[in-house]
Amino acid sequence: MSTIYDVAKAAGVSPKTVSRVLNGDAPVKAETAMIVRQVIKELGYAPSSAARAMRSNKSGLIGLITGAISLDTSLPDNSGLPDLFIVQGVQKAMEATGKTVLIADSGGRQDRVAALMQTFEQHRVEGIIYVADHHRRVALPPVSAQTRLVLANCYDKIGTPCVLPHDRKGQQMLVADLIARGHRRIAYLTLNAEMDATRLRTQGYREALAAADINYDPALVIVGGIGTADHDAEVQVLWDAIDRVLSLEEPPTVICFGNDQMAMRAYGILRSRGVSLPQDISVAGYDNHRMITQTLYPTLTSAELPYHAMGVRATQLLLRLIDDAADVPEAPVLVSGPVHVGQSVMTLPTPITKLTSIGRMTQ
Amino acid sequence: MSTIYDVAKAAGVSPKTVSRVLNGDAPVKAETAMIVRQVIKELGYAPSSAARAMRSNKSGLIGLITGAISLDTSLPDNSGLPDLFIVQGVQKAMEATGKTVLIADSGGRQDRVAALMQTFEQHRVEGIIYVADHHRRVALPPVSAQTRLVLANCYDKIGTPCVLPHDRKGQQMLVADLIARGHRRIAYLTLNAEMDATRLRTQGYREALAAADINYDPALVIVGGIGTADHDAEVQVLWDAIDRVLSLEEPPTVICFGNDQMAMRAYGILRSRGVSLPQDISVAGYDNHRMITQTLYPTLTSAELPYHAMGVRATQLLLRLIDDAADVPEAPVLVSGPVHVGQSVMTLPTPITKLTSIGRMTQ
DNA sequence: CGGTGTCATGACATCGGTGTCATGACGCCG
DNA sequence: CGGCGTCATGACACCGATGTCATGACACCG
Repeated sequence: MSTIYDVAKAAGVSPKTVSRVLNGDAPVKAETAMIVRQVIKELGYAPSSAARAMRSNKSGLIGLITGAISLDTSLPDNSGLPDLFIVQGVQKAMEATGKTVLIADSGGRQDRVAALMQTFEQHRVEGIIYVADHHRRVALPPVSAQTRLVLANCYDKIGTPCVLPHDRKGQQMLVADLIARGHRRIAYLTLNAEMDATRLRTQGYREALAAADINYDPALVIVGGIGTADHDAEVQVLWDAIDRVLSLEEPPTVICFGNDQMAMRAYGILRSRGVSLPQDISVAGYDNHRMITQTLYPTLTSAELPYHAMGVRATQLLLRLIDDAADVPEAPVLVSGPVHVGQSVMTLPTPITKLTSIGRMTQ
Repeated sequence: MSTIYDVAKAAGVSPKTVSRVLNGDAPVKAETAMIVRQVIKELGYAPSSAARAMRSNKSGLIGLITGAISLDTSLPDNSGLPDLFIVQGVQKAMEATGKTVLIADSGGRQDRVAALMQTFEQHRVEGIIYVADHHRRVALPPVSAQTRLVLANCYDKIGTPCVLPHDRKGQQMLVADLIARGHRRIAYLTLNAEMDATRLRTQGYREALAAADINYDPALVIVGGIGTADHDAEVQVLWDAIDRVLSLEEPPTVICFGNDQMAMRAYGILRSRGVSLPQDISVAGYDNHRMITQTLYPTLTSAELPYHAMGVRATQLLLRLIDDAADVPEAPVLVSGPVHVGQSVMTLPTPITKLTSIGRMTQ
């Protein structure tokens, strides 16, 4: 690769003049500039970012750590994959800034994170975004004083700036939408009990019920055991849970699942039992994993886990921190997403109630 | 961030000695080395890769261009997503080399590729891997003489080294497996006619039939029109195609689909028609998109599109080229993947034939 | 005891840009 | 005409690592 000296020599000027043409930081005679630009094009010259970084002590690099990319593909459950959309959002938001994103992968092994950060420090990244595969708490090794750090889809106990999905609001809006469509017996088959998402979404579920004056019926909520790698076991757990709610004295008219994959399995299970979707029962998922929600037949109603937006927000937050290190938000940034309505939810005929029935009941 | 001079001063030695401790390229007294290492740890010093790159003219960076990361999430058809597994494979294979991967995203816009490559040249990447979202032909802007380029999941007409999925063999093995399970009327609903994959896989389909002395029946092969963004239209096309093959005088016992998403839609469609899977008809997909194949009920049989392996192979190829620029393979590297057998394919009772029936018929 | 080889270390130049300061050529004004 | 400001440009140092060469302290050998 040619250098600025090659260009200078070929153009018959000093390296500094070439530099001025490149950066436009001082006046250069139009004619000279033209010659220089011509030579640059001919030589295919591109300024070395290493040399620039060294001089300016600014690398123009942003580090991103994720476990998503090198997930073990041999595991059937790569539900963590969607967090790649966070990476997507980061790339998108970073695009305009002229900075370059260095992506490293933890491969899911927490112990590798320190080594990756070390690599980032070597490249003198201006900031690091750490992306988790699901909403959870993490504990990261400390970074050097002038490296900014933002957590996406996770948080820690030392108050590192972070961006989180608004799980409570998401589930609340989903359930509120179901209620608006006439459902009042709403079952909820959650994810694992230990997950932050489960706790928050259950809150949201109950809030939506409360707002519509519907009594909370514990029999309708079954806390899931999803998370084992064993496909058959998961199907069995789901099958049992579905069985339990369907055989209630007053069965639900709709079942909400902890994620779209559970809902997808439920399609097969419900149909095996001779239950038609959505005529006999409605179904809703969570995540709005488009590959599932849009491809299932009928299409699946789901609350969007706003991964892309979270990536964008995390980037904006990081850029602000790089600009002004003191500009730390005092609370997690919560990002909410819309509810995507599919054909899997039936709008029920309006029952006669005290309330005036308003709109929306076309189907 | 502290420099090698800070470390040297604090340890009471020359910068060069610190360098020697870091690189181990010359003997250093054990005692001195220990002090230096101690100081390095205390200061949290990490050598600047920019300075190293400048001195050695080797950046330790590899560029990767993909459109996968910033796919437009608003499109329901993000079937291109799996090519992220290629990125995964690249990361995995690169991990051991100590090189760092610079990931850039074309956002699907071909015109941005040149700008991304320019950025890579600035960072003096040692090589570039270009990843396409599906097996196809591409035309990339030229790179500078000492930058190596490898194409993954695509090829060009100027013979740039590339790694491609072995579509022909994949479909051939899938169909051969179906035949081994007693199927002889095998329908095939392909992807778009223009796709390389369609041509190659159709070849593989016919090879497998020929190898088993089964006559090729054109009525069983329907070339798909999948590719429109319109969900309803795609379902309609599929519905019609399924209708056509099922109403044949001698209907198929199994339908192969161009990808797992088509198969996933078919689950819904077939069940709406009252057809049970796999008792009434067997189904197979392509890609082995685990989120679909493992989550569908029953699990879907599918030929693996070996994205991860392609990423690994592309990396190996690139590393070889960096090591020895003359070491260019004369033909595309074809990577094949296994057939993953799910519950969606029924093993048929062995018909009485001239051939001795051999094993495998347990189910 | 002097020559030679090894060991441990340091001085200095260099990589490719860019900030700082200097320089020469003008034009303008009093 | 001399002084001054502006414009266009160049010389030089510097960023942080490391390759090259030099140096001093020993040990060993004849």
